[in-house]
Amino acid sequence: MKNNKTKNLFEQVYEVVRMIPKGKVTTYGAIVRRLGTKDARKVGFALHANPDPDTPCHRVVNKDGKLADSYAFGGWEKQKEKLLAEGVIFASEKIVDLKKCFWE
DNA sequence: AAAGTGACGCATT
DNA sequence: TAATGCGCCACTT
Repeated sequence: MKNNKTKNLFEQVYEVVRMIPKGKVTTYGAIVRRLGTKDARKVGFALHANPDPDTPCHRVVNKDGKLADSYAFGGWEKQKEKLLAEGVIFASEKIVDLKKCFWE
């Protein structure tokens, strides 16, 4: 069937991100390893494109647990606010405490 | 069709 | 310790 277009990293990323439970966060690196790819860039790009509101892109941070400067829905400050509302602990202004909230 | 771009990660300098 | 280069894959122009 023609519809079976190869599942791009984009879709794979969305699937993983949607699995993230509330109150937890994950990293680009974790997603990259999970997908078995080497392209961390596309992961970030996928979330930036974020056409799906069901995709909690705010639960994804870089390997340091640091929030990206550009958040699709208004900036890292908004992202931080959402995470705090879900119970995610912050180790610093832009850094998430992965020791307690890292989702693997 | 080809080149440029991008929310990154890791190795090396 | 920080800064730079390379890899990698899909999207945009």
